[in-house]
Amino acid sequence: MNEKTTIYDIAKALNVTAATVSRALNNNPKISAATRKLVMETAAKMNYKQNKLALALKSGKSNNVGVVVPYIDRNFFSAIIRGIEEELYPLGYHVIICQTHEQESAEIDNINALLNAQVDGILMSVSKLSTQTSHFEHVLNKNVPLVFFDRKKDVKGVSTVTIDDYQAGYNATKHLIEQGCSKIAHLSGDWALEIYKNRYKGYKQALLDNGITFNKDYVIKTKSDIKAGHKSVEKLMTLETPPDAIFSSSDYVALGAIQQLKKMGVKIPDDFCVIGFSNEPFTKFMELSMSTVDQLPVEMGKMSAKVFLEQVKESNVKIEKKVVLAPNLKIRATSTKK
Amino acid sequence: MNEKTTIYDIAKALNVTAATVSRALNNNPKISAATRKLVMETAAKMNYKQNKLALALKSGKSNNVGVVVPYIDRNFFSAIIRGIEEELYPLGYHVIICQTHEQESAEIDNINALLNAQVDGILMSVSKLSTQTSHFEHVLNKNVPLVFFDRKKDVKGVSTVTIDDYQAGYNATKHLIEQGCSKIAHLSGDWALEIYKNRYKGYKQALLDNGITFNKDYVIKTKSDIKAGHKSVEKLMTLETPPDAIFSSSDYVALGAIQQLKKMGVKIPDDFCVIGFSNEPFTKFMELSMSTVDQLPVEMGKMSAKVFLEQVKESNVKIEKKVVLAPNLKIRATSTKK
DNA sequence: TTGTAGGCGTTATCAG
DNA sequence: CTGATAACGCCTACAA
Repeated sequence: MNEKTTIYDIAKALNVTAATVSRALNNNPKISAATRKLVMETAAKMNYKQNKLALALKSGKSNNVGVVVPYIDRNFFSAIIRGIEEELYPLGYHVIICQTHEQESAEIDNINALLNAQVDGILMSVSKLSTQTSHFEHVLNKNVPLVFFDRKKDVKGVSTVTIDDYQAGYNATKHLIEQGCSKIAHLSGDWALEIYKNRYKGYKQALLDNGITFNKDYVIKTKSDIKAGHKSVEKLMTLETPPDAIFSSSDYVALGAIQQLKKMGVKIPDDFCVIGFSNEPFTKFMELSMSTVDQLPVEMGKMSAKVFLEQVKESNVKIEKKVVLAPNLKIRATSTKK
Repeated sequence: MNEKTTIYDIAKALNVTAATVSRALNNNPKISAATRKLVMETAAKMNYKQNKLALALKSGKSNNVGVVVPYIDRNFFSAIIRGIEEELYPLGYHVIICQTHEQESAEIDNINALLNAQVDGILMSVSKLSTQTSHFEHVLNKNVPLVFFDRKKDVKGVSTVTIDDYQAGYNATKHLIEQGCSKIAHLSGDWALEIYKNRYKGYKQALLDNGITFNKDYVIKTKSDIKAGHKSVEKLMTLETPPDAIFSSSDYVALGAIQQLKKMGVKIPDDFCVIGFSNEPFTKFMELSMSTVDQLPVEMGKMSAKVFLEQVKESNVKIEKKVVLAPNLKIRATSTKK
């Protein structure tokens, strides 16, 4: 009971060979119903459990996938992981998680460790501070499927699952315009990440399409925290003509902005509208529920898993799939004028 | 470059044997400095990476630990996982995550799958619906370290890391009393989970210690969602003498309670105080920031990892360690009278 | 239908 | 110091 029983133990107990036991256990057709039954029964009796490690070594498939994210306790990422896990677990895969803390060095380290662990694939969101792409190409060279979700880099052969950030920026901005706002500021992130650049582009195009001239002073690139929101609003409100709305690329920055605006006595949403990004859980529970863009992270995770599965199924073909999900604008109190 | 290179490839290239290569790579003392250097260099040149799978099969140690939680995208759990990962990754361990969705069947399934995958340990929070303990004993029988964090069952040989829920309940209640509340209700969870029972006990004792008679009608066992908060308040406020405060075992229930109280026109915190449990991120950002009990999940995760590490270090001895962390009462607006 | 033998990539034990 | 060999647990041609 205590010791691990192997197919050899079963074989010995039944006076057959391990090969026979293996065949019986795997429903191999070339075996008599009688011995199969016998093997099954004694296997159960001896509490046999297949050693996946041995199987993995033999087959070259570990049935593990690696998931690399900046921080696992950021709701957006944990929801994605949830989606991945729920899609992959029923097929016998396990999910190994790694965190980069937004450091490229950790990202490289993680990838190498996962490769050494012989994962069957790597699903990841690239770190904000990543500039190189050689570690990604390294993965591909080992014929390990690589899927980027949300944050991606342009690497040939890598499939990606993203939301349409351009469209999200466009829709959010258009909505603000429809609410009567005309001086719309945009709080963005580092443009080294495509997501931020695309949200910005959508923002800009929505302005142009609605006859609003683009004002460079209304665009601020910041970090993604509450304090950044405070500072940005301080800066914006000292402009000659301050804005009357903010589309922020981050819920946290938007939160900070709202706090600062309140402090300054600005009335939201009547005099000023705000939209954030990510649909962080807290946005729903704020004094004024915050409008935001839902990125459907669980769906994104499931989709990433599916793309990975296609990849392994057609391992002979090189697939490079680009899935773009539609964003979901959540219109709430901070952008709803009466 | 494309194919995986093994120690045999290196051996062949150097006209030595694989054993020699292995020794060189592992800094085995029985090897000449010259050959070691040579091996190291060509290994680097051929882009050799150790196959951890083979090593795992050989050594019986996979360097993977399994973490089982109800849902990975619940902030409390993802923060714990973050702590575990950060503690274990530097030591070469990988974290495999599984979700139970609060189902016992899934829990059993997860554990078996992890065992088959030859994990070196399992860290978990038991599902709300778990009643059996045989699957836990099964883990111990295989000599795989098992650590419970937060939610535990009484199983001999299992180490646990929890916060002092009794103390947390006591402190929260005492704080409410100090705020002038005397008719304090308690919204609890299923007492099959010790955490809820202990919070209740602390609540009760604090009442007694402060000369407040315990009122059975003030205690309601509910699910842990917002709707449960609505319903509980509805019920409580129809009592002959309704309460003037709530200590809730869940932030979500507390949120629902607050929403319902507002709807009924009850003034918080002046006429009614509320304290939740878990320090969910949203509590800080509510209209009135919510008082709550912080369980220090990242610390809890790190501690769980440390307990696991002790366990593997002393694999010959059976350790059963019970770590109890101090809770951290976060006093915010919903329980601060002027 | 079943047995034999070899191999997945490493490391450990013995010799030499 | 280095080489040969066996072993970890499983699967799969090939042979019987």
